[in-house]
Amino acid sequence: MRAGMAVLTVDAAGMRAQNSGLLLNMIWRERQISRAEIARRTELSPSTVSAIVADLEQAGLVRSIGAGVSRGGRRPTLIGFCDEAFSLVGVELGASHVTVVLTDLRGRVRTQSKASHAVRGDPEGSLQKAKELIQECLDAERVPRRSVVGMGVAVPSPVHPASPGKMSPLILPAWKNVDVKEWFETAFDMPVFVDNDANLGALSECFWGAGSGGEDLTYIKLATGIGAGHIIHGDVYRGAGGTAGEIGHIAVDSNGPLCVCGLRGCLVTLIGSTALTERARELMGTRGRKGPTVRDLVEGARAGDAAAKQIIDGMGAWLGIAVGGLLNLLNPAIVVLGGEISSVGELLLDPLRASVRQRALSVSMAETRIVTSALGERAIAVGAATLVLQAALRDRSLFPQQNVGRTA
Amino acid sequence: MRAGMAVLTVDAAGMRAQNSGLLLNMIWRERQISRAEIARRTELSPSTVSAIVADLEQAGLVRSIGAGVSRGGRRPTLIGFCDEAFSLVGVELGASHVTVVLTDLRGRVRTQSKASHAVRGDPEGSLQKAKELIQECLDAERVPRRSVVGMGVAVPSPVHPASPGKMSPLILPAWKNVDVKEWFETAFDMPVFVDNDANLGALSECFWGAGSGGEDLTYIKLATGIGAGHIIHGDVYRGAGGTAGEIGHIAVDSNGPLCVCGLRGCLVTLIGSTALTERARELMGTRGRKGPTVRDLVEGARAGDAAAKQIIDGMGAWLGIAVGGLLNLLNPAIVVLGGEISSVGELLLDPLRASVRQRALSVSMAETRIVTSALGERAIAVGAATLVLQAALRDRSLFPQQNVGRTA
DNA sequence: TGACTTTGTTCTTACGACGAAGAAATCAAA
DNA sequence: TTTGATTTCTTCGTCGTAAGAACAAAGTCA
Repeated sequence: MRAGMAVLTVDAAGMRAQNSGLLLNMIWRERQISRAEIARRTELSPSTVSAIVADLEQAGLVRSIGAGVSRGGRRPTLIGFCDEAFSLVGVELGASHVTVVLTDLRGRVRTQSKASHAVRGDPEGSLQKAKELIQECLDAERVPRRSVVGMGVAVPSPVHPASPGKMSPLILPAWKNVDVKEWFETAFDMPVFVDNDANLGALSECFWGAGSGGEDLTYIKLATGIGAGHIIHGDVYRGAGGTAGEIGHIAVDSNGPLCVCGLRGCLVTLIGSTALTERARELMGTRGRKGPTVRDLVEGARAGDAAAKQIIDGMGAWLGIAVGGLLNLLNPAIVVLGGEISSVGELLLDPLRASVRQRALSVSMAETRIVTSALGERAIAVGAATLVLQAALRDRSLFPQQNVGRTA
Repeated sequence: MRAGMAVLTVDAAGMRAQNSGLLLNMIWRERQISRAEIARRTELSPSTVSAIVADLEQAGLVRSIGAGVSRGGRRPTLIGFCDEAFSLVGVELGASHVTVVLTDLRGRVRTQSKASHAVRGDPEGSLQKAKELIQECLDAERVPRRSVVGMGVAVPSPVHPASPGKMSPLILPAWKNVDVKEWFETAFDMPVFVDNDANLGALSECFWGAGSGGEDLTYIKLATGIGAGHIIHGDVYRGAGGTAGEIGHIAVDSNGPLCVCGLRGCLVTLIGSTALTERARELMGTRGRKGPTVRDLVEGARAGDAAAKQIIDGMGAWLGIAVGGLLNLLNPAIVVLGGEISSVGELLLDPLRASVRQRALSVSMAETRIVTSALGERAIAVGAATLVLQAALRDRSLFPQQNVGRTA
């Protein structure tokens, strides 16, 4: 057993790296803070703080942003993070679409582009499409390559920690021989990070959404598939084989319909988008030729349509079984529901909470907030970009060197 | 969101602390290793390694243990960890007994003592009993107080990270006003660490049992109560409110019997010791006045008793529902079953695995080993001691100073 | 106005890791 | 046995980083 040796050895340079990384994170988090305040909080000496801040300023990562309020003496110089200094690329390969965002270092989307594409069956086409969209985004903002930190890619498959670019051959057989990480690294010559879509939704929520400020959260993506992502101690938790959070195939109804995975009564067969729209067609009738969509369901429920509400209620009840187990097993601080259907908000949360209450210890429930996402449909693509940000905030050297001293 | 600032600032002294901690861990793990080999693996310079090893030797933590085999030149001096230099106290407060062990730094039990006691309802008496047993152990080995690193205490209740000495008032109401950590610290004047019993079982398995070598594992304690403990990245994971792993009250049968917790069909009402022995009485008849015990059940099953096997089969089936959910949610590398009943081994594992297979994705199953514990009934008390070891291996200063240079 | 605070910089000092050089121990081949 | 190469480990001087003291600058408050 390794008794906590994640830490590597340190020499003088490593010492500086560690301290400057710490300062960079603090400045990023606080948005504005004085050298004196940094010194107080970190217990670093004022001289050291000054030296490191000068370093970071030189690298174009932080800058002075005027004077703060006096505490009875000279007014402090506030230091702020250069949110705009670099860009991040986020790519979402969904089941039926490709979304690309270009964000700054504060998760704000500068440009986005999206296209429908049958991703599951067509790896080469999907990747090519993604490449076009990315180039489009980069061109639109005239972003020079050297100001891009890297690229995050969300994929609709578990990702094994040992081979971060490969999909699961069981879930996406057509992608068997493709290495997404390598492909994009070759295509764009920048660091590429790949992870599962629900994991990146969770990261997104942890940085920019309901979980910001915390370190432990579970995100549940409600869409064609049902998947969850865990953030534990501020990090995506992937499990031994990368399949942590694959809750779509938890069997919640032993008499339920047969699933493609071979089991019976899987969550996804009961509350996946397909099941929901199918049920909506039964209860709400067809709308035009194609039958009701998830959007119709959301709008119906909001408008007070009884059938729609009934479907959402049922969904909450089923989902509650899985969430109840989740609370007892993991006791996360926050559970965030994402995916289009989650926009019904309380209409889903109410029956869900009721169902959970029947299945989870009151102790676990008391510590857990269950909420819906407020980040919208770009959440996962932004989460992909965030994966790059997280890596760079930990390892400053990922930020490209700005040869000229100009800050952006 | 905190982007990985668990690390504190470093100065020259901190640099030394970090590197020497790393070396201490490496020596502990490897059991014997030369300075040269350490330098190669850590990429520290030979001179630094020598200096640090001298430090550790001075502190009585490591020592030379002869020469190793030559690699074509001077033979290396092997350095080994002083397993016997210090002692650890481990206390298990069970539902109906108190167990105390005194171990060395390799998890070997030097002395143990155990007493039956109704812990749930009698805090003061239990603590007093524990104190006597601890004193007994210390006296038996003539262990001087200064060679004891600290004390770990396992309690049959979730422990909230914010108040590590307090029990959950919902589960152990009689212990409402007791702070276990404070009580023992006052009684023995040494560092005290408190955690939930299943969490410590997990730690025990991670260090000394099925999980040794790995960093991610889930332990399930099958006894009067059913609880799980997770080790994630080598650390006990407690969740937001300390109730992670409280799987006893996962509702697996909506038509099941009513549980004290107010829910219906909780795991504990179906496979807790009470339920098992009750069912054994029905199927196997009474043995003497008191009816069959868990031990009878184990022996019966091993001897081929059909009724006993049937009960174990049923247990595996129910447990599989929870474990299936666990695999999909967390995808641990190993699941270890502990508690007396787990000694039936394959007789329980077979039906369990079959049940899990019906509920978990084959992907998750493929990466997870499900096994029974081999550590025996002292596992949890030893885990409590291990909690102290883990802390000390991370923070060398927890090892008491040995004023005189004598190594043990 | 003047005493006191707070901020931030400069310069010296201390500490720990590194690297070169060397001593000791061993192997291998002549 | 001798000689040279190799490996291990220590010694000593150098360098980089953080700490600390002293100081200058910019405020506050009475």
